[in-house]
Amino acid sequence: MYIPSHCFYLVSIHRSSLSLPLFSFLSWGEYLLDSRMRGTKSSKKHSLLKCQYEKIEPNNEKRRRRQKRKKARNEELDEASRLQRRTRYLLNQMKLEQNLIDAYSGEGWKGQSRERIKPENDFKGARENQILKYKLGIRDAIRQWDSLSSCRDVLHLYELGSGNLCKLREAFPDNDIILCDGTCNSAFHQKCLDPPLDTESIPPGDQGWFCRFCECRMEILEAVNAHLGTYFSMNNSWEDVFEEEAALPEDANASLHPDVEWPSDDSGDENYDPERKENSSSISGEDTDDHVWEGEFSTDGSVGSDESDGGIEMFGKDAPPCEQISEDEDWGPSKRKRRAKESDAASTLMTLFESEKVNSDVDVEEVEGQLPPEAQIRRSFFRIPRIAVERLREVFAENELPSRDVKENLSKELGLDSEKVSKWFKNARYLALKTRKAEGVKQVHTLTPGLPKHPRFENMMKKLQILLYSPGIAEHHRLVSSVSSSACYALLESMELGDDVKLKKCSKERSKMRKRFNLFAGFGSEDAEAEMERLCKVTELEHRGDLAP
DNA sequence: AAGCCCTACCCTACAAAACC
DNA sequence: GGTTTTGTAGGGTAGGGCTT
Repeated sequence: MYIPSHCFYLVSIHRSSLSLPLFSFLSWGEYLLDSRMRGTKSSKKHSLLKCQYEKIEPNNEKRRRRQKRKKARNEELDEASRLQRRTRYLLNQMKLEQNLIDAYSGEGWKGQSRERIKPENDFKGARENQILKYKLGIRDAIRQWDSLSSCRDVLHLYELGSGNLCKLREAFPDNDIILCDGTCNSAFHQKCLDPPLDTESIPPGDQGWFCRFCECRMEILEAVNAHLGTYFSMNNSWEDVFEEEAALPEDANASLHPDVEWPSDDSGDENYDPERKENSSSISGEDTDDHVWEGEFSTDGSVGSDESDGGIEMFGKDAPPCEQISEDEDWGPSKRKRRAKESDAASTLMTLFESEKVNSDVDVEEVEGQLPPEAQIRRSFFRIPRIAVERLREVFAENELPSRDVKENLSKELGLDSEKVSKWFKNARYLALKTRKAEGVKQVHTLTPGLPKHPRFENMMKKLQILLYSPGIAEHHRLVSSVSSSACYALLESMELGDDVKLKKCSKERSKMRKRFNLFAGFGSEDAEAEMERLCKVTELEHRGDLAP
């Protein structure tokens, strides 16, 4: 029996529409309980319990593995490089905080709905507090540098006056001692350096050569000076760095973020990859099974790190107290929510800034002052412009699951964030699916008349009916109607074995089929369609006889 | 094999728009 | 003006594909 392969395509691409909802695998009661638990306060408790009983083990396992890898990676880096990276990271973070403050305090956010995103003092205070924290972090990095540089054997060097003469001096004829012009008061054998220092690379008169440590320290200070307009020099000890900030009263540092988070490996900064040990001076806890403490801010201004895996995700510790509602809400998911809202505020600022020009006719400045503080921190709302939505719909009608390139092009074309475009498609797919399901059920009883009354056949037609309401296949309507009954049986057999929604697979199949068909026929899509129709009709005629009693 | 990325599917929150 | 609907977004779980 011949069944045209395109028939499989016709059904398989919309297999998704026929699937049972996920909860069909749960009992109804479980599902109800589960869905009711979600999104409520009690649901958070529920998730907490759930995690305790179900999730903790695998998560910890994962976390441990991740930590292992990171640790292994970190061990390859020397202390100086790590301190340098940490400082770079801290500077970057400071820049971000400063940008946020600048963005919020700018005059640009006074358009439509803008009163909602006007920063309250708490926000600014929190950001400034973060900056203070980073400054202290830099101070601590330099402190660590100082303490490390006093640890001579780390670098396999020949220290003047120490009596620890390196044996390599005899081993290599061209192995002079070179003095570092930095503050470490150290001397090195050329061959002891890594990489070994060639004689040609030594500056004339041995002046201006710095060991790796001093070079790093210099770079750190230069970066800080360049960024903050400070004048720290190599002669400054760590106590001189951000002396004023460190001298602030304890409560000034602790008032807003008593347990403020420390940037972690997962913080998104590739330059930063902190090593737990480097904070040993301020470490408050050490490698336990589940988490590695990098230390915290200590009262003397030393800085440590947060939970290893959780920098950002560390529960309930990154938000100022004013945001911390309850212990429950600080745990896990809600934490994530809050963080996301924070970042969302920032991204929305950009969007609103762009729409500012358009919406500048509304003056709400006078209203701002009258609004209660809680109203001012309400989530800002962005609407995709109507024209953009129309364009998105057009693309959606052609392809529900556009490729990344298509989405990026769209985002450029429409001036929208690519995430917004993705989100729009995500929602559109979900809504379309819901609509299709609803409509499919409605249409079940008004199907094509004159078809055999066979339970299996009726089932198939129900499914086909759903297919007909799927966007993007309207052009296949007539093809579907002409598919032979027996072919449909076969199609549905294959379909029922399938998964719920595999649009991705389906679209792949679709493109494969298109290619195959075009290759086979060697003509355009219209011709291909006509050929498909012809084949369907032929098959239908062939198999009508099969079904007849 | 594990990790990462992306997606589906679902629920929910919230603000704007539409409706009564 | 109050209520309902719509649109955008956050977030959770699960699974597949690809890379390392």
